[in-house]
Order: sequence, then structure tokens, then C-alpha cells
Amino acid sequence: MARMSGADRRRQILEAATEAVLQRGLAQAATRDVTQAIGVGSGLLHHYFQSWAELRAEAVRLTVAQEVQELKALLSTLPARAALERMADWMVEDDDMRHWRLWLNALDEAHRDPLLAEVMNAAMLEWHGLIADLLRRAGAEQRRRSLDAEAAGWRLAAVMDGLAGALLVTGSVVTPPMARDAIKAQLRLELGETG
Amino acid sequence: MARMSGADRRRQILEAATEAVLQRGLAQAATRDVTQAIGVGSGLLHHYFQSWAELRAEAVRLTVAQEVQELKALLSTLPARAALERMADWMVEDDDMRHWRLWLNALDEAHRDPLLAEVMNAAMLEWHGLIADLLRRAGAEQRRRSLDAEAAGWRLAAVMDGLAGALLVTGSVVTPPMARDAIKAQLRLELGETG
DNA sequence: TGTTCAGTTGAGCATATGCTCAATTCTTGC
DNA sequence: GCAAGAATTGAGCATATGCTCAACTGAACA
Repeated sequence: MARMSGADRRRQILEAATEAVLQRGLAQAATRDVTQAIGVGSGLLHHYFQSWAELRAEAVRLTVAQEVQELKALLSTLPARAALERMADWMVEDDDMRHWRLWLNALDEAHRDPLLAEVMNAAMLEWHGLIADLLRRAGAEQRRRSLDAEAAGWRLAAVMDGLAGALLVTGSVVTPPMARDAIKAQLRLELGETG
Repeated sequence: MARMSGADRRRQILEAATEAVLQRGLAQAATRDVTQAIGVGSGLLHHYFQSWAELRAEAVRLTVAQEVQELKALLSTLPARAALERMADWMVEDDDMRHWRLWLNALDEAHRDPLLAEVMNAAMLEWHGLIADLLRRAGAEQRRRSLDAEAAGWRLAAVMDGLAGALLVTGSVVTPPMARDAIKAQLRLELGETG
């Protein structure tokens, strides 16, 4: 149909791929979901991407990078301790858990796809880096010593991932407010604000 | 080929299904993986199970139940605090992360399959119950008050799930010993053994 | 005006999937 | 031995998938 510049088309395809992945899951989403969504011939995808595996990996990489960037922007004006708090809110504000569904799905699928494995390995490290950094700065703000920000970062990241999973699966038992409070409680534990 | 009693065959099919799911993932595993593995006609599966969706959900339910039961047996002779410690070890002893690969895969796939959703919802609640119970008893052993075992249970369960994900995806960065130590550190945090 | 080439098409191939159903084989109780 | 019923088969259907390739279209430039 309508023609587009290569760059625009590429972007459009990537967006549609993300949408398809969100709706059907990484393992089930198919090239046809993308081509039909944007009304384009089946051959076009392979003009921009070597394979479906490459396309979906790229879509995940891009989407995750975008989310992290947005979050960073959101937190950039806050002091570290407040930023961490804000992060817990952000987690459950997520519309329909889009971020987390994609994240957990990609984390899981990574074992079976080398391209995704690379993408998610990098994403995980950046994500942990962001958290550990905030923890380090929050620790400094409070003049706390003996805070192992690296280790605490892994725990905090893990709590978020794990709670996202619980949230998605238990529906009525673990609720968004509960998840948010759990993250904030974890924060207090890590920063030694007990009592 | 060889005939079997209905019950035996059913069990065999479920085991083969679990194996297929572990190798290809819930979304990709197919009826043929099962029938070929046990050398049986394609129609036989549907004599024992109404659909592939039902079979795989049942396979997950059974395998997870078995794992939980084994862990409970392993911990049954220990005092609560020691049992929790033992649990952290158990987590990384897991051969090739079979337990966790299945668990995370099922948790993820649950969003897209009502049968799995039910199975995993129940599994999650039992898993949390086990952990919260140990925490409660450990808290009592140490005469600690102000331990919200329910909330702490969700956090601890989340840390385990999240670290399992990190372990699977980061390979060389998060290592089994690290994950184990992170769980144990979380335990100390929850039980207020800081310092 | 014509040429060039990036952008685009879609029929088609090889393969895979869940499930049905009529037909067969074995076992077991009489 | 023989019937009855359980266990089992596998060809076949409808559908889905990734990817190829020869052909087409249209915009930009000369």
C-alpha cells in the first residue's frame, strides 16, 4: 500500500512486532501477526530483517531500552532514596502490566533463543546497574556503611521480577498495592530503616 | 507396541510431556514430542487427555507438586531456621535448573492458558504458604516479634523466583553461589539478623 | 522522458501442528 | 475357545508457520 522510507517502515514493523509479542507471547507471535497488523505483504519483513528470530529479538531490545530510558527520565530529578520509592510506584502503574509481561516473557524465552539470550543478558545487567546505583547513592545520602549495593541490587531486582510474576499469576491474592508495598518494604530492609 | 494398563500409560505420558516441556518450552512442546518419545501412535494421547492443553497443564501440576513434596520431605526434620537455610542450598543444587526452568516457564505461560493459570495460581499459593510457615516458625524460635510472615514470605518467594531468572539469563554474572548467598542474605534481613 | 532502484507484492514450498475416526490388536473373564 | 471391552493405530484434515523469489510499482533524478 502506502510507501514508506526504509527507516520509517523498519520502525513500524518493530512496533507491530512488539504488539504481537505482547498479545501472543514470544513463542507464539508470528510474522503474519505483524504483516496483517500493518497491512503489508508477507515478503516485506524479510527485506528488513533476516529472520523472524532477529526481528523479535530486536523488537524486545528496543522496547526494553525505551522503557528503561523512560524510567530513568522519570527518576532523574529525584534524590536517590525518593527515586527508589518512585520506582516501586512505577512498577504497578504499568498499564495492564505491559512492561512486566514482556520482561518476564523475554526472560523466560531467552533460554531457547541465542539472540534473545544476548539481549536479555545485557538488559538485565543494565537494569541491575540502575538499581544498584540508586541504592549506592541512597546509602550515601543516609551515611550508611556496610551496604553492599551490588548484592542489594540483585535482591531488589529479584523481588521486583518475582512479585511481578506473582502479581500476574495470583490475580486476586497478590494485588498491585501489595506488590508496591512489598517493594517498599524491601527497600527499607536493604537501607536498614527497620523499626 | 507394548500394551500397558491405563494408569501406567497415563503416568508415562505425563512424564514424557514434562520432559518435552522442559526441552522445548510450554509453548513449543507438541504432542508429537510425547508420542515419539514413548513410541506410540498419535491418537493415543487423546484417549487419555482431552487436549494437549489439558495434558501439559496436568504435567506441570504433577511435576510441581512432586517437587514441592520432595522439598518438604527434605526439610521436614529440620528446625525452621535451618530449613530455610537448607532451602537456599536446595535452590542451586537443582540439576541444570530443571525445577526453575519449568517453574518460570509455567509462570509466564499462565497468562495465555486458563488451565495453566489455575495450576500456577494454586502452586504459587502453596509455595508461598510453605515459605511463610517456615518464616513464622523461625520467627517464633528466635522470639522475634513484628515479623509479618505473610509479607516476608512473598518477598522471599519473589527473591527466589527473580534470582532464578537472573541466574538463567546472566550465566556468568549471577552464579549459583551468588544466588544462594543472596537468598541467605534475604533470610537474615527478614529475620532481623542484621549486623 | 526515461532510467534506476528501493520499496513492495503474494503465490508457493516445505514443514509443523492438534485432533478425529474407523479400524485393528490384545487381554481378560466366562 | 469366545465374546466384550480396553488399548492402540495411523492416515487424513484443516490450519498454521518461516521464508524464497520472480515480478511489479512508484518516486527521484538525469
